[in-house]
Amino acid sequence: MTTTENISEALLQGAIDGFWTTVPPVWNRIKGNVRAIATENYDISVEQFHILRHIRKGLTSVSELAEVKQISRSAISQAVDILVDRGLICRRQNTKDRRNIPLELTESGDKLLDAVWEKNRAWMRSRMVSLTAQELETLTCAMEILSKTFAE
Amino acid sequence: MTTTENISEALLQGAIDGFWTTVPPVWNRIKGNVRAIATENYDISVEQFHILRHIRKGLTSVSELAEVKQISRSAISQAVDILVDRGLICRRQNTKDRRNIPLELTESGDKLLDAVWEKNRAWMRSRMVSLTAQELETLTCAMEILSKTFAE
DNA sequence: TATACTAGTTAAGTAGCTAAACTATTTAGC
DNA sequence: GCTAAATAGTTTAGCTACTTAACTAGTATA
Repeated sequence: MTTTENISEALLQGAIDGFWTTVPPVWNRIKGNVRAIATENYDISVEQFHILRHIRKGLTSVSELAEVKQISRSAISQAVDILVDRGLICRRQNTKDRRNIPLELTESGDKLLDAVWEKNRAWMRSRMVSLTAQELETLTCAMEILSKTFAE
Repeated sequence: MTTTENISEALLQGAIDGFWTTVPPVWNRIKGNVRAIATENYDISVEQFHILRHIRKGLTSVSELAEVKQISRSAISQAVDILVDRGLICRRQNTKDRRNIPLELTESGDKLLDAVWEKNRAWMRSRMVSLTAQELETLTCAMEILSKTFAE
């Protein structure tokens, strides 16, 4: 084995360790912030927030939501029921493929999502505002690498 | 407002967007991999895996685990009960502060954690092995930035 | 045109979470 | 030193979110 390979392998292991040291607690903290905003002010759960967010992003089917969240379709179906009951989303029709039931945010769901989203964004901004331009670029670049590496 | 401030603000918003686009699905995928390994081969849940992992890293009290996972102490306490029943961890004594009950992996817990950890590491490695040294460095650097930005 | 597959739902059961009330111990204020 | 407050952890009851299995309905395949 060459020296170059050893260095690469060390870098790779270091990146994996770094990921595991960093991402779970950071993600838990950010989720904690969303939970506080969403449950205290708007009476929705973090999971419901995620579903609204994905629907707005264009993931409008139960199957797509299940895929991105890596949980069962039935779990999504049940969560969707609750959001429909609350008038935050609605089920549409797809005449091309009638098995598919596209989901759509209602006006009320759209506003609620905006409100939670904006508060979380302000909190994240307050944390990140002291970072340098260089650091922000590194973060953005890293996100692109992670996306392409772990995309389905 | 100067041009520099506009550029910085755009970078900041871009980094926040990138985070939200990337981290939740990537983390769900990796958690999905751990779930498959842990439940199919070793009959423990992802949450139990996380607790074992944190204990090994040195977070040995119920309160520390609750803090890092951003859930209640009682939830941790219950999860710990199950892991103790299964013989994967044990409760020790702290004579300096008898309120504190340090947790420790048993030999069996240690081996189980190694096994799950190693399989996940191999999977992540297979995904990341095609990244360049430059990209791996960007990832590692980004992890450090995230840690310092969102650390408690 | 049967059959295999895909999209989504329903139902029953389980895991994991919370809030509140509790015990036990330590720290702080007078 | 002694009371009051704070901290560490547990227990309980109840709820939310998940799973698997069985189901309906629609589409693609051979």
